[in-house]
Amino acid sequence: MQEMKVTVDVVLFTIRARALHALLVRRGVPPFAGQYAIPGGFVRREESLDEAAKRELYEETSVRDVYLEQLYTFGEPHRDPRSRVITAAYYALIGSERLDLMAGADAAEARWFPTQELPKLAFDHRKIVDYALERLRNKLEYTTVGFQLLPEKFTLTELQEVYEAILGKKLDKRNFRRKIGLLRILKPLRERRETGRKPAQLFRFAAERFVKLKEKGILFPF
Amino acid sequence: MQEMKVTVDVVLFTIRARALHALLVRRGVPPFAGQYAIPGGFVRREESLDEAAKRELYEETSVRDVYLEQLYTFGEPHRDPRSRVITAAYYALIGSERLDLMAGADAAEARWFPTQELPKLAFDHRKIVDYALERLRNKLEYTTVGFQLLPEKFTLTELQEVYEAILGKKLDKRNFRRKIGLLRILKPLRERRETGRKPAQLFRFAAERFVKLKEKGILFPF
DNA sequence: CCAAAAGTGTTAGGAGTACACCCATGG
DNA sequence: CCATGGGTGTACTCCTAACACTTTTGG
Repeated sequence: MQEMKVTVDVVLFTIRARALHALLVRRGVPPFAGQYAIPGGFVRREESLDEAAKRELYEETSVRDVYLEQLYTFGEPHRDPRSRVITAAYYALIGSERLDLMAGADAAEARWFPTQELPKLAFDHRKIVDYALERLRNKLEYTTVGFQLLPEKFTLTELQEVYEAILGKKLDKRNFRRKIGLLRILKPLRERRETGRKPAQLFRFAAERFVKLKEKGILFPF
Repeated sequence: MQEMKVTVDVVLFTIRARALHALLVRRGVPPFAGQYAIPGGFVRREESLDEAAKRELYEETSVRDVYLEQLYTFGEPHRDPRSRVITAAYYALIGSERLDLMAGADAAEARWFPTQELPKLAFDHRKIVDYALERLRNKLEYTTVGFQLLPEKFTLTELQEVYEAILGKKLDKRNFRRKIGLLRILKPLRERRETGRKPAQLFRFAAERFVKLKEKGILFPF
């Protein structure tokens, strides 16, 4: 019944250059000094775990209002060599258009790494990132988390690229569009993206409709 | 960075009389004295969260070797009126044939309640049970957790009753049997259950095959 | 011979997958 | 007029869901 230290750690994902990236910060102090770790810190006495995760993310990346979800709680006795630390791990998603918000970041050495090329991580953080990747891949197929990685306005090709980056495989363009269309969760805008070539139709996520879909058990079958 | 109390709480499920039941213990001391709660207790310094969950379950129900899975971690600042307590919630499944093991239970006032008729629960335990029910329903459809609620040898009707109890709806007998058959995860035994009427074929779960199925992404489509 | 649960196939509709060409634009 | 990415439809297969009767046994 002894008390223990409790932290939250957050795996922040985004899409850059058509690849899924995770944000890592370089540790300045032992243990694991010089190694990369996922952002996180101690839970305060008067805040919930969710609040702590939001606060830590804001303090270390100056990012707010992201999709945030609790992942799993890791509590092996010696996962931190200094003392017993229980960590509630979270993952978060941010649209690539909001990356510039990172400018004022507190943590001097924060960097995006492609999830395919992660460096050696401190503590058991590799396990946490792997778990987050697995959860993200699963949730992509039956929820709308994918939209959290896009700006408010996006093209169908951009949406497909999010799915391809996370699932790690090419999808058929026509099948992808038909299935998304059947879900009726996208609202076409009166705008097009001027991109050098043929302009592409822009859409936004129409979340209102999704509630009804969930009740009917209609999902994302990729 | 202050330290906090950390507990594990476990929702133990079983099937009785074709209905899903949860095990609750009556609290003898304040707060919430006299009310029912789910079994749980403090995590010790040198044990992992999983180990703590197994130990608490054993101490309060004298049950071992059950299916056990971490659910979610609840950490609202005032969920325990006495002090800050973080709880890693688990759920566990036990086959109905092992209920007699409960005889030597430590907790004097442990009782099974149908999940449809739960009493008022202490702390935020109602939220925990609801979350466990949701997880169980979801996992039933794409994993083999359902078998954990059955004895080693069971009939197809018994298996179907597990699915019906948890999903809360009747399933078509022929469709159910065809789908289970296609998965090829059941081994028919050279035994039948003599049950007064026409004897039913007994099966056991052939877990070996399931590994391969998971790799292929073949699931339980009910 | 009656009651009770076990066991068994077919059909129609919907979803998934594979696949190739034309279109609009800027340079 | 060419290069680039945007946009579109069909055919086949497979899974799902709906549906009713016969069999075996004990009493």
